[in-house]
Amino acid sequence: MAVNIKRLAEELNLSISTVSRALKDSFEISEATKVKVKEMAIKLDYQPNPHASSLRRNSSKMIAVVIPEVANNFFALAINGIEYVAQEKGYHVLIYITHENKTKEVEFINHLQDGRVDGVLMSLSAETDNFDHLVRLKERGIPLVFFDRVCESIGGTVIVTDDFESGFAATEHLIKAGCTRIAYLDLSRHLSISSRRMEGYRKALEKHNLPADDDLIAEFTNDVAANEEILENMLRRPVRPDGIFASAEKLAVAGYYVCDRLNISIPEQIKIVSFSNLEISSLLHPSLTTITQPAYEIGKQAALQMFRFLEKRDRMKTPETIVLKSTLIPRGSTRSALEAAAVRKRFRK
Amino acid sequence: MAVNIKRLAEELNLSISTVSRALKDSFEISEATKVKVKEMAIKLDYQPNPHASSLRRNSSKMIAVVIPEVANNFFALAINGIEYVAQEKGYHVLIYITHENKTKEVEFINHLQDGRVDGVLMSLSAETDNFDHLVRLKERGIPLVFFDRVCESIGGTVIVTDDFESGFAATEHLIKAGCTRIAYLDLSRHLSISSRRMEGYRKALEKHNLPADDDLIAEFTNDVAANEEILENMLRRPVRPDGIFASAEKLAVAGYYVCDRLNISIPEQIKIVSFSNLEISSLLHPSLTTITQPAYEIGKQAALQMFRFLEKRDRMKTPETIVLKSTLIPRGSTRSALEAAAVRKRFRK
DNA sequence: GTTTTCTACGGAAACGATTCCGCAAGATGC
DNA sequence: GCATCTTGCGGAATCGTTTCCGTAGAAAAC
Repeated sequence: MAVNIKRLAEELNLSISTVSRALKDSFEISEATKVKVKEMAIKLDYQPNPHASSLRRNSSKMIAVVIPEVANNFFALAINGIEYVAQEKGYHVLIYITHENKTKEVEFINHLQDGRVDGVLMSLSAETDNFDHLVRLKERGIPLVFFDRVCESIGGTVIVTDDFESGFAATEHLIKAGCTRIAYLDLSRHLSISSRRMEGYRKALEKHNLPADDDLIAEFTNDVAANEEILENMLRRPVRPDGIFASAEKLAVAGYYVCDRLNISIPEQIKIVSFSNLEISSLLHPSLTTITQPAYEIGKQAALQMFRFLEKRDRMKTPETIVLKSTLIPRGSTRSALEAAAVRKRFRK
Repeated sequence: MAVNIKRLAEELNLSISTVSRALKDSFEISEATKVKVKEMAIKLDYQPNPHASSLRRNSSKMIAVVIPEVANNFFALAINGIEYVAQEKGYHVLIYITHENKTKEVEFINHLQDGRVDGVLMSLSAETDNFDHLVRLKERGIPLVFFDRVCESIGGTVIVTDDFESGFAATEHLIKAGCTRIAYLDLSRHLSISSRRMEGYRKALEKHNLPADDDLIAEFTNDVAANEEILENMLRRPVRPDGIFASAEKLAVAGYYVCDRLNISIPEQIKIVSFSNLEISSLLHPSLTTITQPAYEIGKQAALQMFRFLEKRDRMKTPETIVLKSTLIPRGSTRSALEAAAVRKRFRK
């Protein structure tokens, strides 16, 4: 039905091979012929069949993005960055959402071994605790670039942020605001970024001679209700934390809700800082102090690294680690009594 | 390199056609052979080449999702719904982000005519003011399902929400809260959903005998700074609006920021209601009254309709219009003085 | 004037799966 | 006992491109 290269060739009294080469500006074809072929291609609205082309060339001009969730500003922005680069390069983006589920992740990765895509960009699911599926993928020679939630044991190119430093900065920020019992809300002990952030947290406590209490470290899941319950139990303790460092936005949100229910006021009774890419953190009540990752840039860099492999056939010889910087943005949720007074004073004027 | 069907056939001393049929449970093949073939397929980790298969069958098991943006809870949730259904059906999802740009939209749609995907799910860009590209796509016989930002002139299957009713309800909600000069913040006059919402807005004004002032209707773009400027000009007028009905979340957010800058207090001096899928609307200061669309369900229904076409070869014979209901969730940003007093009273207890 | 070298193109074999035909046996019908 | 049907499978064409060869004719080399 659709016009193909054969039809073009017949129309022009040329061979199929000549038409194919003319369309790709091969040096073997005369200018005159190229012009004729291209004009006819436009006239007949010829569009090459991507499946035939992929089959023959053994490359699909498609990349896969495997992420834990999409209704999350961090990943949405990362997708934007990836999509931007992919568009520039004429590539198409397939999206796979694991919903933090390891089984799904394994299924996706296994399926992606069939040559459907030229490369895979991914961020690990929180449940993923072993990496056999990813090893298999790499063995098949499919380029793999991790971003944010990376797999360190596999090696290869990864794009991360300075999680240790951010964890340290967040914790120190709380300490300087007067907190002494700081809870660390973790998303998954399997994720290396969580470990890094926690190391920063521990280091900051140590530096300021604060005890590291394991009861103040809690691991959360994907279940919102369960998360709030864990948090509620923590905040109902006789001696509750006076600071919260949340390694994921949704944990901070849970914190807000639970504090509201328990009538614990932020930042007077408890201060909160969280990793987050929420644009409107400043409109929350109180505004949320965040560590904001350069999500768009992370996606962009991940895609750029991928195309470095794809274009140069540079088979992962130089597994790079790119570290981008996050920024701590102090807001109302970590305001100290002193600062709060200053703010009130300003308002009064 | 990868094991193909030929290799399987050789290994089993069978013909290629037999192996192919055995793998697809063809009735022509004996049970014994099927078992042998499948065992060998697993043993050799055979995975059919998707490009060869797509080429031959002339179908790709892929669908495209074309949306204006992804860093937006509505679209992110819709993608979730689409992806859920696609996974169930064994389909893959390609994503294309127009960034509200008509040129990009046209490019995408034109490219998608090459048979890369079996169907297209889309939500129009705000800039799109003519639909030739979409007509061409349909003429090629590629199923097209619109969701939310639909194209009414083309016909075909669409998934929408009850925008007129929602617009009416939102406006009436403001009126009942005491507003008399209600501004309508529009995203694009090209979008039919905007028109519907505005019709509801007008109807509500009419019902309550309020004048329809064109100066209170403003159209916004994708440019955040420009949007805030337009809004700021509107709120600096001698007689400024006392209510805002925002047809998109980002316009409400702009409203919050501008009110903050101009020291206009919400909801005392101005009340705001907005279309939004922001989960944490209730944590804003003040919490935001929203019209929330069933985004996930919209995506799901859109995908289900698509598969109805794809599976039954039901060539769009029955272009359905599915209307889902949005819900108005009253919160702080539209609290009347009366209610506010009641809330204060509750707090005092 | 003969040989070599380009230039510009055509023929045909891939790529890997699907499917239209065709055809041996063995089963069945009469 | 012969014709017919069924079962189970193989051969080869096909989808549309890309690309490896090959080659006619003109230009250049000697």
